[in-house]
Amino acid sequence: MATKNDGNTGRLQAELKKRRPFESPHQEAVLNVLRTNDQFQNKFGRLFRHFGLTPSQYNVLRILRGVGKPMPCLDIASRMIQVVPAITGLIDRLEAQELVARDRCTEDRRVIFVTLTDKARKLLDQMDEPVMGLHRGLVGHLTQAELKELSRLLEKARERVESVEIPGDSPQTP
Amino acid sequence: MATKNDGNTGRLQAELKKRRPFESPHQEAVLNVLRTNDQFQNKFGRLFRHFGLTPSQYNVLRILRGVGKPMPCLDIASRMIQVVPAITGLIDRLEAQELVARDRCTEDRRVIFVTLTDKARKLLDQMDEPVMGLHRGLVGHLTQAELKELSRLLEKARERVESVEIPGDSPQTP
DNA sequence: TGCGGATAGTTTACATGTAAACAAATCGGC
DNA sequence: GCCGATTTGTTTACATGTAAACTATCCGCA
Repeated sequence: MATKNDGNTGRLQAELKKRRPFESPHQEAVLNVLRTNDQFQNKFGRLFRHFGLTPSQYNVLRILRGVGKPMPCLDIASRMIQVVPAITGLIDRLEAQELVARDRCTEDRRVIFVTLTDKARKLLDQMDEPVMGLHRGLVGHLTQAELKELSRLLEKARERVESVEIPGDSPQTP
Repeated sequence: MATKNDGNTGRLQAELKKRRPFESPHQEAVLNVLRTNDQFQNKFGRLFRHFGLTPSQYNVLRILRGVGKPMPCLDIASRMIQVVPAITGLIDRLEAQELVARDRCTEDRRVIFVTLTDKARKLLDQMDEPVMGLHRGLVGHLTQAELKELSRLLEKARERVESVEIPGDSPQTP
């Protein structure tokens, strides 16, 4: 479809009802990522809610199933995109739903292993098909080549994230 | 920091691989969008924090500046990605910082116009350069062609979002 | 042995995002 | 003119996400 023109006046601009074109293709690309994410997240959030889960809760369960054995809290946190302290409450609520269990490690009493319950395993199995269906529904109209290229570009976009310095920020020296 | 989606998708993909040679690039693309967004959001969040703003607050101010005149709350909400009730608190805090003002419309007393203050305008002007810098920093290593293609693919990905039905959900009739 | 620092989790404080219920004001039809 | 539906915004309840401070443990090393 050659309806794309040479100017960078895209759909996002129309959606946001902006009056002026984007100041740079950089900005346009970044905002496109943010907006696409929001719309995807919204759909997944609703799907998960039908199963009584929030996106974060589903994420934790998927991570635990993927690893296949109990994990310390911080290991879970490191696989989530976000940071630590939220994990506590997250695990609390999953525990209240009997989807995970906490076991304190005997060798290192600081560590608490989080274990997936059978109930959670069944729930996840039940969700697999709808989740895959939503993935296909969201991007199934892109060609295989487009999907591959999209993934490649996003991976490339993330290559520099770690080293990007925030203007006005004092550089971190970990 | 894992740059590949190895962990949380591993088992499902492995299971599917056992049965089919086909691996879903749909899932990969969707997860790439989510992960890229998280990393970008994180950077912008830190930048905004240096100026005493949250991402949502900055968004509201940008929208108000873009429109150039007072806006009703719901008009602002409709341009934000998210939904209505959060706007109230958002405006509350911006008002407390004297970055916006509320004016009740005399003709339709239900409507409350939100106005940008001079203080906010100065703050935004001050932020323009760092924000653009961060945009460039995040995706500046992609070529112009890649940026255009990335935006095109993301826009195409969003084309179907509205019509995607959530598996197990009763269809929406807004 | 025992201290200082590092590590694993938790708690607290605050800003969001989502859903549901609600109040105030306006509009439409009769 | 009046009643009910609609529109606009707010409130309430709950789950996150972020930062900072705190607790319990463990580890290295003198």
